[in-house]
Amino acid sequence: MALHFWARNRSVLIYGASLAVLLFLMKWLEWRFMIIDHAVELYAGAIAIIFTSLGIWLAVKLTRPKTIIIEREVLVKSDDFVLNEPELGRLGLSKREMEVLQLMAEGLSNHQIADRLFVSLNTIKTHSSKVFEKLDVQRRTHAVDKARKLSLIP
Amino acid sequence: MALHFWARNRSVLIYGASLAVLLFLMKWLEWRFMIIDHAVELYAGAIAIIFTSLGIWLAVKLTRPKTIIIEREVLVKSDDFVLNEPELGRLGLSKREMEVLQLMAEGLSNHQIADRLFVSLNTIKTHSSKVFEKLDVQRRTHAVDKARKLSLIP
DNA sequence: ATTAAAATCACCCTAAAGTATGAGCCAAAA
DNA sequence: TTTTGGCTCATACTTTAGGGTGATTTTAAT
Repeated sequence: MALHFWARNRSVLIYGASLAVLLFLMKWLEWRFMIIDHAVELYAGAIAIIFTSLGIWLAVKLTRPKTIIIEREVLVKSDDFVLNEPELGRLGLSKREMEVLQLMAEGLSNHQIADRLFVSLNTIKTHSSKVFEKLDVQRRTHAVDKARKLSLIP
Repeated sequence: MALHFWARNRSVLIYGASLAVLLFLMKWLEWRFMIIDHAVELYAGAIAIIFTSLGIWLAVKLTRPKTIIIEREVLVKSDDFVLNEPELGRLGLSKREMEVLQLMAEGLSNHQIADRLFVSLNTIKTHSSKVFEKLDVQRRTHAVDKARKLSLIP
């Protein structure tokens, strides 16, 4: 219990002790003062130095280190294809959008995809636009490349 | 130049200025000392407080922020890629055409490829047309897919 | 030196892709 | 029941891609 208290408030306690020591020093210097008249500058200087150090020490001990967080992406290789589901969830690509993306990756035109999925060309355009939006790209080739790198498609 | 020096050593300069102010204060208190005899304790206490603060301030200003790098894993396809040279020879794709094909696979537009290779857009169009011809496709996405399947690109 | 392939660029035109916006339908969730 | 999200489709417009043709300049090989 006492040890715990010591551990938690060590910095403050040491600071207090230092203050006590200072008072002793002061009394001693008060006596010295009679002898060496201009010791007051030295006295003040010493106190300044000591307490500057103390302040620095306190700050270093008590302040949390300032941190700058830098996020860096690390590429991890995966041999055979496994869908990167967390990434898929993060991007929020729907089932249909994934279908379109896959057919895109096979080199089909929007028209061919429309025929394949029995929907209109406009529908495919809408889907692909959403895919580009979610993948943050503006071309199908870029979308395919990015999706591959994210293991969204084989 | 002078401004730069100020910016770089601001903390130290302010610290120096504070010391100068302290000396004035000291001289003033030296006079006060004659009147109020036991002001030395207050005097020392004030210096202690001021310089503790200064020390803390200095420490906060001068400590370098710690940088933490957080690494986020991103899955990427493994590249145990070996160029299918016989196929490349069979199709007769030139060096430049391969370059264009690779940049295409990275999702770049013709314009971007042109900029990258320091040639005109028309040149890239010519190259890509030849690539499509040789790969027997009519779209870049199809060309990329086919080239990948033939191990011409990673 | 001549030839052939490669690389460069231009112009014109069409096709395909992409953007923006709005809207209707339907099923699952709140 | 209302809301939400996904899927569908349309219209209008802009941008990019692709096809065809022709021409000049390097570069490499014969």
